[in-house]
Amino acid sequence: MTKLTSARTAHHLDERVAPVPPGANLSTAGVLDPMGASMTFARNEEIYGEAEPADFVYKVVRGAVRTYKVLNDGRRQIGAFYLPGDMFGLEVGEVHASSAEAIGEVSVLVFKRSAVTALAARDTEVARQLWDTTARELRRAQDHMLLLIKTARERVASFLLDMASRCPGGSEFELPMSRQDMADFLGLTIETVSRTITQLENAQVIALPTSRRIALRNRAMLSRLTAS
Amino acid sequence: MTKLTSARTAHHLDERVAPVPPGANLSTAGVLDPMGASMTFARNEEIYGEAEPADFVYKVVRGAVRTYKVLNDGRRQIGAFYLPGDMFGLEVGEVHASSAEAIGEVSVLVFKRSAVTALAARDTEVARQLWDTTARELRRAQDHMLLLIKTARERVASFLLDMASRCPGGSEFELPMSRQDMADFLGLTIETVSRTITQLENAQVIALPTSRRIALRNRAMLSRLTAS
DNA sequence: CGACCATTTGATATGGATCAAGCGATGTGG
DNA sequence: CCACATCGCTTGATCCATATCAAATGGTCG
Repeated sequence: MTKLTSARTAHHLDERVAPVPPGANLSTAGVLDPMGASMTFARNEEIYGEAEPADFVYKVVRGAVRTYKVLNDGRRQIGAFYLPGDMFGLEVGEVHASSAEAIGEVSVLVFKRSAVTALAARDTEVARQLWDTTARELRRAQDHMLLLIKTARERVASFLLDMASRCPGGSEFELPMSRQDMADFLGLTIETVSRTITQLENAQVIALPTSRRIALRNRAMLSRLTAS
Repeated sequence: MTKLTSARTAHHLDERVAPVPPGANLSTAGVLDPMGASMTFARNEEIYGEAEPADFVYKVVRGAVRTYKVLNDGRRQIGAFYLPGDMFGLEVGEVHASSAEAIGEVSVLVFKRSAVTALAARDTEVARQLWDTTARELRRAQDHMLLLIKTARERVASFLLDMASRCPGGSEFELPMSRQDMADFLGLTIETVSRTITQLENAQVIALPTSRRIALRNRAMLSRLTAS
C-alpha cells in the first residue's frame, strides 16, 4: 500500500453556483447540469478532504477522480473511481466521509448541496433520486468488500471487467489511473498488480498496447477468473 | 473462509402488517414500531435471500442478524451484524443486495416497504430518515473496506471495540456470533481469529470469562492496536 | 456418560509483501 | 540533439503473515 504524508489544498467556490429551480431533476440526462459551476483540478489536486464540510456535490465532466481513506500510518484504501457522468461527494451528514482527488486533469460541475437538498424537500422525485444515488454507492461499496476477500488474480480480473464496462471503447480502453491507484483500490501492492497483469497478458486473456491501455482478448476467461 | 452450500428457506408474512399512517417517523424512538408485525426466526434461519424481492424492512428486537454475500465457490463475506434497535433490509431497488440470517433465536419487527416509501412520499422528514439510514449503512461499509486492508490483529481489535460500543454492558459483553461469523466478517480464517484473541488475552488487553464473553482490560492499548 | 459442536492449539505451506534492481518513456538543460 | 535525471512500470529474490491441514480440548445437551 502507499504511505501518504498528505498535503492539503483548499478550494473556494465563487458565487457562480446558482440556486436550483423547482421541477429540475438529477437523472443521467443531467437536467441539473446547467445549474452547476464548472471547475477544473490539476493532477493529484485535492478536491475535498475527509471530515471537511460537505457543502458541495460534484459531477465529473472530464478526467477521473479517486476517493479514499487513510489509516494513521498512511495505508490508503481507495473507495471508488469516478468517471465522466459520475456524481461524487454527496453526503447526508455535514462532512465528507472520504477525501477526493483528481487523478489527472479533471473538470467537474459543482453544485451547492444546500440547493440540491432544498430542491429535494420540495420535490419528492428529486428526494428519491438522491436516496437512489446513495443506495447505488452502498451497493458498490458492498461489492467492493466482496472483492477484498478475493485472490489477487480475481481482484484484478474483476477490476478490469468493471473498468471495461465503464470506460468508452468496449473491449479496448485506457486506464485513467496508475498501478499504485489500482493497487490501493484492490488492497494489493503495486508489484502484485503489475505481476498479475503480466500473467493475464501471458495467458492471452488481455493485451497491453501500452501499460495504461488494456485490450480484452478473452472476456469469457476473464469473467471466469472473477469468481463471480 | 466458510464454504457454503446454502439451504434456502422462505417466509411468508401474514396480513398483520398494517399500513403506516402519515405523521409517523422512523427515529430511534421507534414511533413506527407499533405498525410492524413481530416475527421470530430460529438460529441460522434465512430471513431473506440475495436478489429476492425486497418487500419488507426489518428492525431487530432481540437477538442478532448477519447479512452476507457469497462468491460462486462459497467464500462468504459478512457485510454487517445487526443488534437490537438496528434496522436492516432497507433497499431502494426492488431486490435485496445481500442475504440475511438469524444468528441465534431472533425476533424482529417487519414493515411493508411499500408502506414506508408511501409515507416518505408524503412526509419529507421520513424521506430524509430513509436516506439517512442508507447513508449510515454506506459509511459503515466504507469503514469495513478500510478494515479489510488492516492486519489480523488490527481487524480483531477494531471489531472488539466496535462490538463493545454496540453491546450493552460497557467493557464486558457477550458476543452474539461464532468465531466463524467473526472470521467471515473480518476476512480471516477462524483459526487466525482464535489465535489473535488468545494473543490479546495473553497480553492482558482483554479477558475471556467464556469464549463468547469479552472483557476489555486495556481499552487504550486495544485502541492503539486498531491503527485508527 | 457419550456424542456433537465450537474453539483452541500445533505443524506446515503458500500467496502476496517486501526489498532491490532493471527498463523504457518522457522531459530538461547544456 | 544528446546526456541524463525522473517517473512509472516490470521483474527478480526472499520473507513472512496468514491460510491450510490436523488434532486436541472443552462445553452442552440428550
